[in-house]
Amino acid sequence: MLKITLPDGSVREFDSAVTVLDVAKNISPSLAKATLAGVVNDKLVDVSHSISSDANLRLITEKDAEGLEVIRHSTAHLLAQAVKQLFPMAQVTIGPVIENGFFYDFSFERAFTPEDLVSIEKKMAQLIEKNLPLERVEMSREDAILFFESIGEEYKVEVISSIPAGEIISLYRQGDFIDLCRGPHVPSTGKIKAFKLMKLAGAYWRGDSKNEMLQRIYGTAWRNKDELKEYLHLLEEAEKRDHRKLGKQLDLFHLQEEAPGMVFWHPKGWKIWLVIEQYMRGELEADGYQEIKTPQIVDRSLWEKSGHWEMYGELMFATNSENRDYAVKPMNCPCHIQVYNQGLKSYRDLPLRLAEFGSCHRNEPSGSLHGIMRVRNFVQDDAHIFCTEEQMESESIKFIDLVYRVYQKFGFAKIEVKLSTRPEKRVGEDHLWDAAEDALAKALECKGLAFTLQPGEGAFYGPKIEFALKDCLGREWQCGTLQLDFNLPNRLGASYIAEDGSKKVPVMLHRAALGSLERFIGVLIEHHAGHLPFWLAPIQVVVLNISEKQAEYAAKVCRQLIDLGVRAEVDTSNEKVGYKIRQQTMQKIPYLLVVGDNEVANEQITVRKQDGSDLGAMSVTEFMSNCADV
RNA sequence: GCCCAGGUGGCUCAGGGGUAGAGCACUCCCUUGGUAAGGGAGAGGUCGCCAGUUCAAUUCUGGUCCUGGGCACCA
Repeated sequence: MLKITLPDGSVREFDSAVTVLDVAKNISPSLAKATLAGVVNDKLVDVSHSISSDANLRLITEKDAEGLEVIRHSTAHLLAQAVKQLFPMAQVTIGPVIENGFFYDFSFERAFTPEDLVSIEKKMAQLIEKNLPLERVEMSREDAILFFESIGEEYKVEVISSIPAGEIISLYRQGDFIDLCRGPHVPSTGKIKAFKLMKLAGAYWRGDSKNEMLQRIYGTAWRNKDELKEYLHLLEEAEKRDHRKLGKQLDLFHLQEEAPGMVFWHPKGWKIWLVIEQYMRGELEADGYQEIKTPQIVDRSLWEKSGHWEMYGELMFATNSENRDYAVKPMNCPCHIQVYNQGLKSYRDLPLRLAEFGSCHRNEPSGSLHGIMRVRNFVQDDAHIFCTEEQMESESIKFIDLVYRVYQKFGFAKIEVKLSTRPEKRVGEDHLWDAAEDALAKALECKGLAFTLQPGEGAFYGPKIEFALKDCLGREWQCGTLQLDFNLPNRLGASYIAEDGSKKVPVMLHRAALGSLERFIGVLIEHHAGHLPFWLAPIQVVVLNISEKQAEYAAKVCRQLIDLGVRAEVDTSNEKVGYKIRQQTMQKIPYLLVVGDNEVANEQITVRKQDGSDLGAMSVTEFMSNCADV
């Protein structure tokens, strides 16, 4: 007698071993039809999986998150099958599930074209029509290797070799196509209802740039056509918020060939920048920072001492003059240590917090540039805190508080926190790394923040916490960072006299809340879809006259607002008010103030909000107290 | 840096071996109009750059730069 316990606690009994599908059939035929996989004692398995002893079973349909994952995974296999049928010489490699879909990497003598994608998609649809069953086959490692060698799938042979000994090697067959795979999969290709191939891309085998480049086909797959449609619509909407598009539309900045990866800020974009900088100065001052400014170009010897020359020499912009080699600074910390090093420091001087809106240049690989999110010249709201070992945890906590306070002000609620630990290539002794990693983890725990661990991803001089924000397309951008550094101060000769009279090396915290201002503004634009909150909007109000008669009054109101500290403009152009409203609305101005004969007579303005709502007529004073959340 | 796709008036884009086209924006004129496009006229382009093929190249070929999508990188 075999007992299967279902999630609702009910128990079904069977005489002998049963498959997941058998159990589903036993419950109801419609459920059997809908079942895509099962979870037996917490392990996700195929519907064909045989259960031979008492077990807990949860049936997985498309309604479950696992169900959708299985669908996506099987769609990746379907893609591979279609590719092999159309291009038998192509070799399959790996095809995992990713957010919203899947990809599959192929090795093929010629490049796939967008037209190929169309025919692959058609072939996939045909294979769905055939409703081919997916069948699991288990093999010994030797047999599996022999099998894939016999069909010329070299990459699969390599994959098998990297599977740990003792793990079961399973293959999945659908029609004439067999792929190495852990599974599970949908019972048959007909279960795939809605998919679309999205894009072609290059990708290195095993993610290593030393390896050959494969061709990756990205696809998306959903439970049904409606969900697919919804997803595609979402992508379209996201594209409209693209900071590059809005940057142009709102006349904020531009980039051009002569300065790849370096931003030309236009008046309106720069106004946003200045407002942010001004706001940050206030926050820094409140937290006891002192602002400094250090040189753009510094002798090579400093970068050699700091270790940057060796680590990043090729990525630095170099120049020379009168037989001396210089580098344009790629970061501010070595310079900040130079400021710290002026004059003898006592423990009484610590913590010393030196801030700089420092402009840095890094010769990033051309392929990594991306709008203003990833550039070659950027300015960070950078600061370095010099402190004692005892102070580093409280300083870390203080900074984490600053980060969250600042992000909230800008309207960000969702923040991904990551802790990166020591990398292979690093400087400094292990016991220092232990202490540094420990201090950061403790600070995060103290703030009750959940974080993901990124082993080996730290900077060469110390571990770091990263604060990342998501852009409209779901891409994550690291903004804030907090790095603990026991090494650079030592290398660059920083010290202080401790309470006991001994000379000690201070701990240095590298920290930036916004990170690159370029990137932060890019994320900000996308996050708000260009509708910046009133305090950040480069132009906060535009005064519109209805006809020429009120032009003078409109100018007077505008002047009045400017005197009150509002960023106001006046539009007295010879156009109908509807036209002007359309123009200014598209420029995403927070408030439009319309003045006609009535307003002139009553010394008022009629207020229209960005969202189109009409707040009615009021005086400038009323507007200032009700609307202008300056 | 690597793979793929692009680069045509200020912007968005069409076109295609025989001296380049639309809409919007721009300038001028008419219109003075109450909440998302009033009407008319005009001006504006070495078709990214450099070579090659050709009687002829913006169009075909090659190179190069830049942009975009990925990969790799990100102190």
